[in-house]
Amino acid sequence: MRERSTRPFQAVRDELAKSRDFRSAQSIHEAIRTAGASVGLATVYRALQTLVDAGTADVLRTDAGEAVYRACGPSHHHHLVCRSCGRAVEVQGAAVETWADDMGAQHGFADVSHTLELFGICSACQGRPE
Amino acid sequence: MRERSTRPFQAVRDELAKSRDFRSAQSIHEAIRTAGASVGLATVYRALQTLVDAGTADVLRTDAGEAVYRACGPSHHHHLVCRSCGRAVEVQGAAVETWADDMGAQHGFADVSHTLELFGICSACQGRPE
DNA sequence: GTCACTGCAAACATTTTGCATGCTA
DNA sequence: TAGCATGCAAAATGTTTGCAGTGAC
Repeated sequence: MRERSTRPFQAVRDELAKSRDFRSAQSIHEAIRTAGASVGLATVYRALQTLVDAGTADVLRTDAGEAVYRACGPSHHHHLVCRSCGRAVEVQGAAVETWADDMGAQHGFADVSHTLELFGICSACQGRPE
Repeated sequence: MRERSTRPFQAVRDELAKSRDFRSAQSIHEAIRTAGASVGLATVYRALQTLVDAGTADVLRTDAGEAVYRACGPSHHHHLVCRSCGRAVEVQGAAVETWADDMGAQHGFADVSHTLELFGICSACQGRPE
């Protein structure tokens, strides 16, 4: 695999790194275009997929079935996401990891993994309408 | 809202109740048709949506972005799902609920909810290829 | 010069919606 | 009979893929 030093690929990476929030592929595409660069939507999807495969980005699905992405380290963690502004905080919880393993063992399940996301209203958004 | 005593609606409800596993809308539709009844796919989606709104069914998204449904009680719980056969077990964990609340409080988030699913290989599927 | 990356457009899969008809109460 | 539920088909949405052209090394 050649180094991803191309402009479109970096544009996606930069756009993702620019904010700590979960972004949809479409909004990233739009942001890059608005910034003046011309990038294909397919390229955005391909770049995001590459980043996810590399462990550089996290992906999760909204209730609407839309995939949203966020620049993240490769270590295991979860997110606390603001329902209002989209701000996301990385959180870790050994208790949950242990609990998940226990549940698996208790029910005879092997190779247990889990998905976990928290949603709430962040302090900046509380008391603010919308 | 009038009683949902129509045949198509009950067919969906029954099909969902028939197994304790997560099923896609399409597979439910197919199952009902195979069973001899003629039901529209749109109706299956509408019925499932109704069940979810009523709190009678749980819905979650697969990595592929497909929505899967399962008959469930209205009380708060999570699922331990077999990656191989799809069997699902309801699990509860007060520790996790507490942890989630703590995390929210710690980061100044209000009204914290969470999504959590466990995936593994159930005892019946272990040691069995595929 | 080679070959991966890009961009466009078409293909795809899933889910939703419009509307005429059928069935329930 | 009145009105919601159904079924079909078309539309909408989000994502992936085929292929020819471009750019990096």
